[in-house]
Amino acid sequence: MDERYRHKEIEEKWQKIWEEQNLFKVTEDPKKEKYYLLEMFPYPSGKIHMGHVRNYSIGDVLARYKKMKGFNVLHPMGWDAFGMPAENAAIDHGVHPAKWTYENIDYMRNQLKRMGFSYDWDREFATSDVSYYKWEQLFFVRMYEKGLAYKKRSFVNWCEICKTVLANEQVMSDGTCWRGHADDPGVIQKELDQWFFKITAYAEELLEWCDKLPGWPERVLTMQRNWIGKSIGAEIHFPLENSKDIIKVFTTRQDTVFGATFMSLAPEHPLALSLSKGTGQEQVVREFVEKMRRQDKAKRTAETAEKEGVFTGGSCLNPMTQARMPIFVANFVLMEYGTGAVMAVPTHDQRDFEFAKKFGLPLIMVVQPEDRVLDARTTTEAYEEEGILVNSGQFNGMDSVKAREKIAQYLDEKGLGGDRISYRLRDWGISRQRYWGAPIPIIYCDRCGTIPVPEKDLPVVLPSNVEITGTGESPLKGVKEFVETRCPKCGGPGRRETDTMDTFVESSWYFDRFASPDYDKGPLDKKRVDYWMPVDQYIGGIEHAILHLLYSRFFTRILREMGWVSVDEPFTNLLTQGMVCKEVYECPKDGYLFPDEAEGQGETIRCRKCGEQISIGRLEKMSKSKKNVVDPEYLVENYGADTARMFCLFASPPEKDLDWSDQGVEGSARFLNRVWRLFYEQHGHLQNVKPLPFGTILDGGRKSLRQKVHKTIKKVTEDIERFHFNTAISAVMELVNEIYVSEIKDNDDDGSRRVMREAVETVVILLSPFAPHFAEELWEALGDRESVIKTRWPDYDPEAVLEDEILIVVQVNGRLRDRITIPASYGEEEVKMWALKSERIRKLVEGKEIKRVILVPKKLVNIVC
RNA sequence: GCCGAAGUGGCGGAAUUGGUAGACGCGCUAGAUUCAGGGUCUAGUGGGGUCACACCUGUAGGGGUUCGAGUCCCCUCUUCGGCACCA
Repeated sequence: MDERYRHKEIEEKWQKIWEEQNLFKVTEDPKKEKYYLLEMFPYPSGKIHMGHVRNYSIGDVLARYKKMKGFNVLHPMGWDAFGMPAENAAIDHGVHPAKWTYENIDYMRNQLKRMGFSYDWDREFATSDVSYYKWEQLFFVRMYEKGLAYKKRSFVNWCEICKTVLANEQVMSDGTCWRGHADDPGVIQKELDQWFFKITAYAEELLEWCDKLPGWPERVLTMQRNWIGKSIGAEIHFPLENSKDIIKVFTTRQDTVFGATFMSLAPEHPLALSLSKGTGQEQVVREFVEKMRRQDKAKRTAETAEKEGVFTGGSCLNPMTQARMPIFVANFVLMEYGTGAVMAVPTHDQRDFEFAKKFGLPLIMVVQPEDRVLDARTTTEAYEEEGILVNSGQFNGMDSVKAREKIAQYLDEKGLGGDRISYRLRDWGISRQRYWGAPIPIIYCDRCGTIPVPEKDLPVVLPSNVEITGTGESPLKGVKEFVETRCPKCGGPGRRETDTMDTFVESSWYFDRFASPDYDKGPLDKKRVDYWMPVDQYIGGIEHAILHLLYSRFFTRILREMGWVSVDEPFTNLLTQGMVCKEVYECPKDGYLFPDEAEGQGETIRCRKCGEQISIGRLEKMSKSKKNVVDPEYLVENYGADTARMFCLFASPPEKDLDWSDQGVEGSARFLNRVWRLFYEQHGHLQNVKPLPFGTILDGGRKSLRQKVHKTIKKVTEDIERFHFNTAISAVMELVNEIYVSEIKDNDDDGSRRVMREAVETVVILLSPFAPHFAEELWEALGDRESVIKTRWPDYDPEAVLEDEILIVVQVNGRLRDRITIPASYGEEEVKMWALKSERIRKLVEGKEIKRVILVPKKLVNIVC
C-alpha cells in the first residue's frame, strides 16, 4: 500500500478493472428483485457540468447501495442528442450537427467514465440514432391513425432567436423562451400549420394520477395540477341578434348568468370580424385585431395590462332574460381557453366590472351577500363571493352554489348548454422548423391529401446533405431528394413534411427503450420492459417539473394504449435535486468577471481590468454567462472523482441548492486522506483478521468501538434510504474520528485486532457508494480479492448497539439542570429516585412540593414543582 | 393577488415521532510534532457572564398550547419557487 493517496492512479486502475469485469452489466433475472434507477440523461452540449456531477453522484450512491443490498439494479445512461445547439454550432462554426453531436458524446462519455459511475454502458444510445428515432416515427404514424396526432392551422408561439415554434409549456410566464436567451425579445404569435399531440385527451387521467404518486414531491404535483388547470362550470349558448347562429361560452359562474349584460370575444375569435361587417365598426375592429396580433401575448394578458376593447357592432341575447347584450372584442380574452368568448357579468367579475365602467355598460346585481345589501348603482367593485340569488327569475333566493347546479341542469333541459369541464392544458404542438430532429413521417399528395408514411417504409432517415442557414424555414425544405417523393397511396408525386419533432418527444420514452435498447423487431421488447418498468427512482432537476415529466406521463399512456408497456405511470419515485450555485463577481463597468479577473481580499476586491471596486457574494446558479462555473474536469484532475463526489453529497441534502465552496472541497479531500493514513498505519496488522461474530460479549475500549461501528452501520443505512447523504457521510466521519482516538487502536491481542478490523472494514464498505475507487483500493489493501461492490451491505448487530449505561437529562420545570449516567436496566422508579438524589437537583427542589415527575424512558426526567 | 417551500452560530448544515439545540464539515484559537512554510495530530469554539463554576440568554419577530416547542396552533415580516385577466 502506498503511503500517499494517489487518486489519479487509483481511479484509472479501478475504472479499467470494472470495465474488464463488466461489473455493471445487468440482465433480467426473475429470481432477484429489480430496481430501476434512472437519472435524467444529458444533452451532449460538449462537456459535463457540476449539475451533472451532482445529479449522477446522487444516483450512483443509490445504484451501488441497492446492488450491495442484493437488488438487480438497472442503471443506464444515454444521450438526449437532438436539439438546437447542434444547429447553432453548424451555423457558427460550419461543423455538421451530427459530427458535433457525436464528438461531444464521445468526449462526455469519457468524462462520465472518469467519474466512476456504475452504468451499464452496453445499453447506451443516442436519441439521434436512426435505430432509436425510427420507432418514434412508428408511434407518430399509429397516433395519427388514432387521431392522437393531428395537424391544425393556428397561432403558435414563435421564438425569434430559436427561429422555431415553442409548445405552451416552453414559454415562460414572462413571455420569454424557456431556453433563456440574453435580451430575449419575447415569444410572438405566428399563424402556421402545425402538428399536435392530443395530450388533452388525457387531461383528466393525468390529473387524477397526481393523487396516486406518493413518491413524488408535492410541489411538482402541485405544478402539474396547476398546469392542467381543471375548472368545473357550464357551457351557455347565446343566440345572436338577427341571426340563427349562437355564441358558446364557458363559465364557472353560471349562477350569475342573469347578470350578463354584454359579451367579450378574443381578438382571434372568428366572429370578431364577421360580426362587424356592415355595421360601420368593421374598420375599428380590424385595426384592433391586427394590433393585438402584433403584441406580445404575455404583455397583453398580464394582469396589470390596461383593459382594452372595441364594440363589434353586433349583439346577442341573454338566453335567460332575453336582454340585448352588445358584443365586444377584448384584449384579455384568450382564444385557447374555453370557447374564446366570455359572458360578461360586471357585478360579479372584476375584469368585466372595469370594462363595463369604461364603456358605460349596465350592471345588474344577481348575487347578494348574506350580511349586507349591495347596490349596482353604487358599488365600486365586483362581488365575486358566494351569496343568495336575486333578479334571477325562478332561481331567486337560491344559494349560489346550489344555483350553479340547478342552472346547468336547466340549460341542459332547454338545449342551451349544460355542465362542462374545462382544462387550461392545451394540446402539445410538436412541429419544429428545424433540421436536427426526428423527421415527421408524413407525405402530402395533391390528390390524396395528407398520408402517413407506411410502416414498411420507415424510417424516414434524416438526410445529411443539408445547408443550415437559420432562416426560420426548416432546412429540410432545401433538400430536393428528401422532399420529393412518391405518394404511398396513388404513386403520384408527393412532398415530405419538412418539420421535425420537438426533442421532448425523444425524452418521453427513452426510459422504456433502456429496458431493451438492442431490440430491433419493434420499439420495445415487451417482456423485458415489463420486467424493468416502472422506474423505481428517477432523479433530476426541478426545472423539468412540468415539461419533461408531464410529456413522459402522457407518452406512457399512449404506449400503454398501443400495448407496448403495461404501466400507467413511468416513475414511481422522483427526487428533484437542487441547483449548484456559486458567488458571482460583478464589476459595475465590465459586468460579470471570472474570479481571477478580480484582485484583493475582503472589502476591497477590485476589477483587474478597470480597478473599480466590485460586488461579490450573491449566489447564483452556475452558468457560463455569469462566469461562476467550476469545471468538473479541473476537480477530477486536482482532487479526483471521489473527492468531487464526496463534496457534492456532503455539502447539502439533495433537494436543496448546493453552494459551491472551494474550502469545502478541500475538506472532503482532507477526510479521504485522513482515512487513507489510518489504513496505511493499520492495514498490515489487520490483514486476514476476521471480525467477531454477532452477539460477542466485550468490555472497555473494544466494546465501545464495536458499539460505534454498529451504530454507524445502522445510521448510514437509514440515512441512505431517506436520501440524507450528508448525514450518512458525517456518521462515517464520526466513526473515523473515534477509531483515531480509540484506546485499542494499536493493541496486539486477538480481540482488539478483530474489533479494529471490523471497524476499518466497515468504514470502507459504508464509504464505497460515495467514493468507490478509494474504497476498492483500501478493500484490496485489507487483503480482499473481490470487488467491494460484490460484498453484501452489512447488517448491524442489535446486541452491539445496546448501551448498558445511559445518559438521562434531568429537568426542573422544563429547564435542563443536570445530567446523570445510570445503568440502562433501571426501572422507572429507580430512574426517578436517582434523578432526585442528584446534588444539584436536591438544592433546586429543596423546600418545594413536587407536583409531578415526568419520565421519558432512556431520555429524561422532568420534575415539576 | 393565489398556492407552495423555507428562515437555526462567522459559513455549509444536524436535530425520523414535541424531550440535551448547534452532530459533521469549513473557518477561527491554542498546544504538540528536533516546529521555515505547509501538512499532520490533539483540544477548544452560539452570545453574555465567571479565575473557574453557577447562572442568564438564544432556532426571523410577536402571541398561544404543553411539565417541556427549532418541531404543534394563530398573527406578522423576509427570501425563494410556481401560477396569475383561465371566464
